[in-house]
Amino acid sequence: MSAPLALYDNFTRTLRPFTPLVPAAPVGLYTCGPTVYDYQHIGNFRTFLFEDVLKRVLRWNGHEVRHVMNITDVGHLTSDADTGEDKMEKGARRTGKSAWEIAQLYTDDFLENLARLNIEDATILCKATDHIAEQIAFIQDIEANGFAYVTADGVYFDTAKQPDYGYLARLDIHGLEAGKRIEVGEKRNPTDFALWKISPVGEQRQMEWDSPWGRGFPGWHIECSAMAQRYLGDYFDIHCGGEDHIPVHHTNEIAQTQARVGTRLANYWMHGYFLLLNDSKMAKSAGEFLRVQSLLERGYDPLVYRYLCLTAHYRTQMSFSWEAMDAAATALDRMRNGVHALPEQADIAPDADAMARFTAEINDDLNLPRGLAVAWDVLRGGLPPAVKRATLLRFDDVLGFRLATWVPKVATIPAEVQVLADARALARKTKQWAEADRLRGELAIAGWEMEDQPDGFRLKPLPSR
RNA sequence: GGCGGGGUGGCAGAGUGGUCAUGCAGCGGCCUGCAAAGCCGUCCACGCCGGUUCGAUUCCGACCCCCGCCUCCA
Repeated sequence: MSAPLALYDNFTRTLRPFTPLVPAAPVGLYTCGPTVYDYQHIGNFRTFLFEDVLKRVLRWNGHEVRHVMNITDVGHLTSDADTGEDKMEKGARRTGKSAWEIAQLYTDDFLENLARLNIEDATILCKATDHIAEQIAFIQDIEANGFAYVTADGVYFDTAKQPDYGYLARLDIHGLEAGKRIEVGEKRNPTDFALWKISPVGEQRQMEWDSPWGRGFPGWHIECSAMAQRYLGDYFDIHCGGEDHIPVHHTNEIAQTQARVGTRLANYWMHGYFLLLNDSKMAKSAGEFLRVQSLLERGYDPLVYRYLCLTAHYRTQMSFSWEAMDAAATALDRMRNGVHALPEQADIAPDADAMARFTAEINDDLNLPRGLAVAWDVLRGGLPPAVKRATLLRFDDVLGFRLATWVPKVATIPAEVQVLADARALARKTKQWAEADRLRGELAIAGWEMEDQPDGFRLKPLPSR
């Protein structure tokens, strides 16, 4: 009908009309999942929310999506750098659990929070530890093609063999501050990276496997190349991740796949940008570590955070603040109440013009801020109420606010509050305004607010914040 | 130091060469016994200096400031 879908591809740094590589097949989508050595913070979830919206927009445009997400559940277990700290082992020590149990714990927590944010499950969720054989095979191919070399502690990727290395990030290899990731004499080039790490002699890791190069564990980047290839093939439609993945992780994924089969792995490379807290990124190491749980503890519905994220474009960094959360909470509440108040009517179609406008916005590289603006326009505009409802529920396929099933919270009303409310209703009926106002004050002290309505009243708890 | 991204009204955050972003907050009105909720209306803006242009927040150049990456990182 209208505006075709266009997506910004970071590989070419251009906005490109989206066409699936194989027209009849589902769109292949790979998104980098969490490393399960710790809880995910809400900055992490901003990226997962972006990817969820991408999926929904693809489907809005009639594409099926085959979505693969990895769980990085193998980390190295002994510190190999002076400043290195093994989070997995630390977590294990703290809780008295094994690395495997830690991985399970944080994976479960991650999945629970995806559900809370109404982020749809991936078609395939795959763990790195379940695909060691694929990773070894992948490394063997890289080695056979002459892009790898072996050192005392592992197998490394030789980035000098690839003239295009770093293209995704537009890396200026010579300008990089060399030496930071290297242990002297081990790597040939600063940008070289480990494909396989050999366990140090005499050390027993909780997670290690046999390989042609010795007992050890896979490098940080090979799992994504290997699993993406396994489930989506050598060249698929879209690969996503956080912006931080551009210079290293995705750059190396591309290098690996390039070395193995000559493709750049994905046709589109898309990245979610950071959530900022106090003008700097939310990091696991520094500053406030806010989890979805933290939002719940403050009394927010997690979908408020979803709403907040949709008010900013995925490709710009967004400032987080409680003030912004409050604004989003109020807005979402009004939208939900508004939709809830609209009459439901069977077989009524969404408004065609509104649909076209909404489509035009979200198809313009997922411009959800503008899409939301269209939703507000529909809600507050002049369309027939039942049409508004049908239209907004359709929009919700992308927005994901669960508008169709939302109902106002029915608070349990304490008996004494009910008594006060009834007394005030009576006072109003008999026009004893002073008494009515006094009782309203009493209710407020008890933490309740009375909304007078034409046919009665409604009690609702005052916000506690 | 190298590379990259930004500076928009009280807050968050879109976007555009000349006409509205949107949401929250504020203000005014309607409604209400008075409120609340809802609805309607509305003020406040584009870092700084030049240039191009009939006209620039939007294009070009310089400057100032901020952020990210180069180290695990969404």
